[in-house]
Amino acid sequence: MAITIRKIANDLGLAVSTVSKALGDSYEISDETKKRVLAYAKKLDYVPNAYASSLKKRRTGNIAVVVPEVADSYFSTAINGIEAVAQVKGYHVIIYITHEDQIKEQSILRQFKSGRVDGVLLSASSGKSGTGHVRELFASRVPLVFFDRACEDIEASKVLTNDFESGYRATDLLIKKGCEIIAFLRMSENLDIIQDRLDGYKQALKDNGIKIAKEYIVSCSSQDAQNHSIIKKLLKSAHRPQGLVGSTEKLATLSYIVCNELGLSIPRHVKVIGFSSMGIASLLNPSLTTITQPAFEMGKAAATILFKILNGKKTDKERETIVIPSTLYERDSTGR
Amino acid sequence: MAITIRKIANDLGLAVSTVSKALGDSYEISDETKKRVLAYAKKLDYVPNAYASSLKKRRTGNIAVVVPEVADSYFSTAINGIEAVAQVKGYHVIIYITHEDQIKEQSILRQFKSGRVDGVLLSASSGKSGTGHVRELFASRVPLVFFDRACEDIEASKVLTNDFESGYRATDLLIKKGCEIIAFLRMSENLDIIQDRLDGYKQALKDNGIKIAKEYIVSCSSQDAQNHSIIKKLLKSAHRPQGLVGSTEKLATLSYIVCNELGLSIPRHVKVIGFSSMGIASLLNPSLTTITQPAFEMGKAAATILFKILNGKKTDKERETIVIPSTLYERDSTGR
DNA sequence: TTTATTTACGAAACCGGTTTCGCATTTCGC
DNA sequence: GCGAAATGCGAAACCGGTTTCGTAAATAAA
Repeated sequence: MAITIRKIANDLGLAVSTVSKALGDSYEISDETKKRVLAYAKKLDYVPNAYASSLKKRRTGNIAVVVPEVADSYFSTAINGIEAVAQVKGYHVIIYITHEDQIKEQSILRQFKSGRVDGVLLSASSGKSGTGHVRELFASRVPLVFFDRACEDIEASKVLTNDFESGYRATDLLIKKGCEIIAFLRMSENLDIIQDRLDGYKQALKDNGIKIAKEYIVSCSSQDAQNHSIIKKLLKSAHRPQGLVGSTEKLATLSYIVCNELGLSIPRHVKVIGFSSMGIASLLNPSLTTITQPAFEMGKAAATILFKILNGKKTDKERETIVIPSTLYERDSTGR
Repeated sequence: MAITIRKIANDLGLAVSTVSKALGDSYEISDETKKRVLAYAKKLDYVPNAYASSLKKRRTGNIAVVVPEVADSYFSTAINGIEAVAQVKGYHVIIYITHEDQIKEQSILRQFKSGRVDGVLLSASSGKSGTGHVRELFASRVPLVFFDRACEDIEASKVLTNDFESGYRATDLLIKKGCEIIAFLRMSENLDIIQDRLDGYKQALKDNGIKIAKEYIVSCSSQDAQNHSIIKKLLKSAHRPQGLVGSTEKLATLSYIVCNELGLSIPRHVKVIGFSSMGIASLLNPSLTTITQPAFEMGKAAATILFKILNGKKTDKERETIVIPSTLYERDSTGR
């Protein structure tokens, strides 16, 4: 027989309810009884069944973190930040990986409608299917906080970074370094944050009197192999860009690989700047100039907002949008 | 009112048990009734409360993954592999990060004794406290599978890599490249796998007639800052080692940083080989020679064993130890 | 036709907790 | 010393499912 509250009650000759209240330090129970119960529970190393109490209390102590991938420095670091807060608050973190697949995302979010988790931290996947499934989750009143990849049209709390400005600064740096043709490696057509980065790119070109050319706004996918050949094609073209803005970490490192294959030197032939949270960007050959998002802090901030909602300190109507700025680390890949 | 089985029963004029059985496709229920129930459930987008059924069925559909850290390419990739299997099997993955802290690990494992998860995948933390808390979990019959960092003295299933051989090959490569003084950067004194790697290192030295010197078996901690100065001290010493074996990814990249700071050239002054699962090891400056563990496969294998146990296809007494070999990728950091 | 067997469903117990409510005792006010 | 309030605990309902068991009606066997 597992160690349940009932066993404790039997062994001590008490009622189940009395034990429950004693463990909950209820005022209804005398100090003496509390001591007896606590001592015995400790002796047995009693651990309450979390899901039994979750039924009655409507609180599971679990939160969901839904991310497109986990083997990526941004997301793994953000998860770290989330977990740090969750552990302090006594919550458990369930990880869901969508692999950038909205169908999968949909079936994942659907499960949350019925109390598997108390709240959801979501970094949305890209795709053409729209945000209906996210909207549905939000409508079913499950506490929801976006981090990094939010859905603009859903009025939940969000933790973002300054994507427009970052895109602008990245592009501006390349221009200052002498690039006249700059390509933007765009991951997905359907992510607001990538669109913001792209808008920043466009604005920087405009402000510097450079014409925006569609052929240099390169649409990539979530498939490494595809992107590899897309970038290769780009860098083999007659009017090869002199600068690349990688809108994700993978696209930046892929650019390195392609340059190696083509015998192109970074930064001499091509200058590269990437959105990346890698700790070792400075160790690359050449060291990679990055727009680095505060991944850990964003994870922490998102989790903190979620717990505010869970503890009733904030209605889901009082939404909050926090913007934590990224940092531009200038390194060798953009020239010196 | 949330959408429960009771609501469906009321609305359709059926008993709760009938609805439950209909949804479970029980033979006791007529096809017609099943159709009615299924259609109505679908219309309401009914999602059963996972934890209500977990009480009776003693199966939560959750598994725990306990790792020392997550912002590390090995662990994040292994989690990826685990999640891939779990998602197919309909299980949910709860992540726990111990930050290499056994006290934290202990309090985490303790919670599993009471049905929060159906099984545990553990990569143990280092520390001096021993394995009592893991043993206790194992004794309480919670299905447990180790991956990568196992406890030798606990007879659970394990997914490992060939650490001794890898340590041997890494060291042997450095010797072949002309190193006579080779330091082993040892992470933790209390991890079996690191000990195995170290034993391989020692054996390689022995086989090549090189004396094993204690001052070149360098004990590191889990603190980056500390390790930084430890490695710095090592590389500034009079008899600087010509080769470094980094027993973890962090120790290898830290060596790069220290070499940069000291103006030491890799591989000319110091040759470096590291245990690492980074995808971008080849992009480092210089490209890093690695012993690369099959992180994704190890995660998959561990999860697969766990699900075998959970589905009763394997007793926890029939333990299984799978060894998936690592690969040595020779790159520039060990010279050409 | 009578009896035996299926078939299809409902009532109720159960999983392990929490919470409401009722009741016997004790303590208190006057 | 008596009624009122406070104290300490137990019985039972409840959370949302699953499962066992009982039974009425329909069907099959005799």
